[in-house]
Amino acid sequence: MPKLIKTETGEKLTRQREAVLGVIREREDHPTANDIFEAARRRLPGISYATVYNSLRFLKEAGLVHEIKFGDSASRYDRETDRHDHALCSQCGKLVDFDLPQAAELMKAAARRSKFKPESVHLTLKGVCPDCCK
Amino acid sequence: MPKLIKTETGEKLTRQREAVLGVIREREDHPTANDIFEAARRRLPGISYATVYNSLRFLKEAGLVHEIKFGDSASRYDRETDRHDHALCSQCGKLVDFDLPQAAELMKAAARRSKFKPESVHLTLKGVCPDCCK
DNA sequence: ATTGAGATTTAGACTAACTCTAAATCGTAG
DNA sequence: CTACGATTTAGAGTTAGTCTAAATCTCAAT
Repeated sequence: MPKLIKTETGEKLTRQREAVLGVIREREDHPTANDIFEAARRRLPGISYATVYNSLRFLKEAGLVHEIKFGDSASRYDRETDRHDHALCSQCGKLVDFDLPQAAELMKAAARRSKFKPESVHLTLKGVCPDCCK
Repeated sequence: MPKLIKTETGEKLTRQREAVLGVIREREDHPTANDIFEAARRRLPGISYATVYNSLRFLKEAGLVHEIKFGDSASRYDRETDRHDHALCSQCGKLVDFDLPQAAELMKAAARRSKFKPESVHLTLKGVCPDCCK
């Protein structure tokens, strides 16, 4: 019996990678690499900063986590790997996932306009979140 | 007659700011701050890096240029300041503007799903540009 | 059980893209 | 012409992430 669990495609899920994945999976929000580093260090005290980045790249490539990059500041990581969109609160910075069911049509419409062969679409809504609305 | 032209809202368009704006307006593409710095230096040899950044912030706040930030690397600047969307080529990195006429409805749909009070929507299409399709 | 090749992890140096700071300079109101 | 606030400048600092090379780990073959 191998010590390391493997992903479906046979890659090694080392202790460090498991810790990083665990951190992302147990959080509802969208932590930055640094948030993940700090949380991972609680599980695996010796883990290094570089390893968190290596693991994030690995997990991303394995399709186990999703990276979200808005212009401002650091990348955020998302346990939700299916296609989805994001709403960003202009007051508090909260980032919320949602899905627009018409995404497939949208992609076609965008492809027609831009003349690109479409691969994916992503929609960002900026606005005020329910909490900040009060 | 004042030496410095002013914007509609009365702020000063200094020589440096004019040079930066000129660079952005004469280009069809979406230059990075560094591209702009290099081109601006050809017009105004002494201009500093910091001033290009200051000017970009100023012009952005004055609504004269638009900043586009994709996750990867540097911000790009756009002379088109009306609402619009972007298509990004996954092969060559080319960035193209287009506009989806249904944007207003889209924003409402996204607001319903996310429960946010909407302010703006932006759509990103990833795909292959016409040139790279061949 | 040992060994060795390759994968992985580590610390810390390095980089890119900005941002900040404090001093110098500029432009305009008086 | 002068003074004051706004702007510009050079260069130091910051942030987020990447790179490097040495150490360590894992697995498979002895």
